[in-house]
Amino acid sequence: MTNEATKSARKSAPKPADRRAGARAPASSKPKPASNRAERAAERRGAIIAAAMDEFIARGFAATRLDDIAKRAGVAKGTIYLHFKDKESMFEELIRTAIVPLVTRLWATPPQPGASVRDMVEGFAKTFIEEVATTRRGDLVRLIVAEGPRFPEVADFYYREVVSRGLAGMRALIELGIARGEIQHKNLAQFPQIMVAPALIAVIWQSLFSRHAPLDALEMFRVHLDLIFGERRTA
Amino acid sequence: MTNEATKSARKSAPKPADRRAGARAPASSKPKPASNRAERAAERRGAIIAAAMDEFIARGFAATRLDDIAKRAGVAKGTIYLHFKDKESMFEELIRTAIVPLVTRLWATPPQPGASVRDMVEGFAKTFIEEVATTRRGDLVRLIVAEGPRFPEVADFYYREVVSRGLAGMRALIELGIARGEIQHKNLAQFPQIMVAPALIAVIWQSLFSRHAPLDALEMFRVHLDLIFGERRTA
DNA sequence: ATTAAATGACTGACTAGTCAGTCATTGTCA
DNA sequence: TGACAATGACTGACTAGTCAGTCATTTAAT
Repeated sequence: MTNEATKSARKSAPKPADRRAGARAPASSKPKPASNRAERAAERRGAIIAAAMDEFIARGFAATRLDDIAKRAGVAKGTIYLHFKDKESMFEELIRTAIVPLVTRLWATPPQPGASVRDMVEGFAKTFIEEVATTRRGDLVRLIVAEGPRFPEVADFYYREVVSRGLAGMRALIELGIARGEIQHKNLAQFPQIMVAPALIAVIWQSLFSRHAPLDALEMFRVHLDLIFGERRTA
Repeated sequence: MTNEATKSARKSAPKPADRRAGARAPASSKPKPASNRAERAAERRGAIIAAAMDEFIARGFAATRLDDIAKRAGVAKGTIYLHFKDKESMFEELIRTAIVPLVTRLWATPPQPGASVRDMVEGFAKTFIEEVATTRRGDLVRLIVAEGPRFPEVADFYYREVVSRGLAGMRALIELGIARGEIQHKNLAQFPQIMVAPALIAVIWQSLFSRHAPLDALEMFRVHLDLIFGERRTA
């Protein structure tokens, strides 16, 4: 076997010294030393999730190496397997745990009773563009689009938790707008996707083409809203 | 335990060799019409491209195996390397050669002089939805969205050849519509993306969610056009 | 016969997942 | 309180593959 040669060559300086106490004391960048065992474990789990997130977004599922995730998380590879069954279920769980706060954040818009439907939708879009489209969360959406077909469970989850609910909410808003006379196009309630379409365009544009041509996503969305609600007073 | 997606895919063993070649040879019941050297080579190259297309779409770049492409193309693995430098440049060239006819096909709309701008856009959308969104070409678009960030050259090419030209053409059409009085919203010319947005939504929906909820993309697009051009006479 | 095209067994670099061992923390008893 | 045992989180070398790319050999067109 060539293992012997490879083995020794692979890692020449393991530097076993600063494992536990060593790693804890000098790492004052962490606000929490956390000498409690369970706390530290949870902290590590969080570090793994964050690292995995970055790696998966940057490389996609198949091209991501667990060694890299471990390195980025500051953890040994074996530790990953204390928290996740395997690479695939780590990916799925990752998406799930990332989606929930994203959706929560998005639906946490203060439902001002006096506001017009247009203002509500615009506020929503503003939040989405600022908090999702122009941040790493947007890459998460792109990641789901990219890997969805190969991870039906992820696509299902995303449909149930985000798409289905989001469209239902948007439909309700559209119907409110129609009832109030703000929206003339009654057929729009059949396709809430139309309301959301420019937001998704913004996400994709951001990842792929913003280098070539920056896109003012919010202004684009406002023009889109003009189509639906009619021209603004203040242009 | 290995990756489930990879594994299940691995099972589907393509049968005898001339799967693709047979499909390519147009007007003959003969499996092997070409005895000319250059012709056969070109045929093989085409088979490799078609097979690679299918595999890359189904699995993404990193998870696709050259062995599978070779098997599907009815060719030995070494043959691939007679036509392409390596996996990566094969992918890039593949996208390039697939995009060109796709764009050509799309811009080959007969520019009827008497038609309204709305009819032109609608005809365009109809072609797009029938020929791209609901076919394998749509998956190609999704593939570019998925792999674009990891293949800047592909993203660049796509921007130059498709996005940039497409938006310019669409902008011209919008300006024509404004000049003719068909379109009231002058700001729309700033964001031709809005015009196209539902078409992209349709492509993504098709790949990810059509199992859960089918989407009548053409009707959606018509409703979208109602927003831009005003309500249709015949609802 | 000559030579380009095609083949597929082979190589070696790479990686998901394992597991025997380590050691900081926690629990227990005197 | 101090000593010692039990725990289990953590480690990383290791195994068992996988797969891109090569090349000596075979096939077949000219």
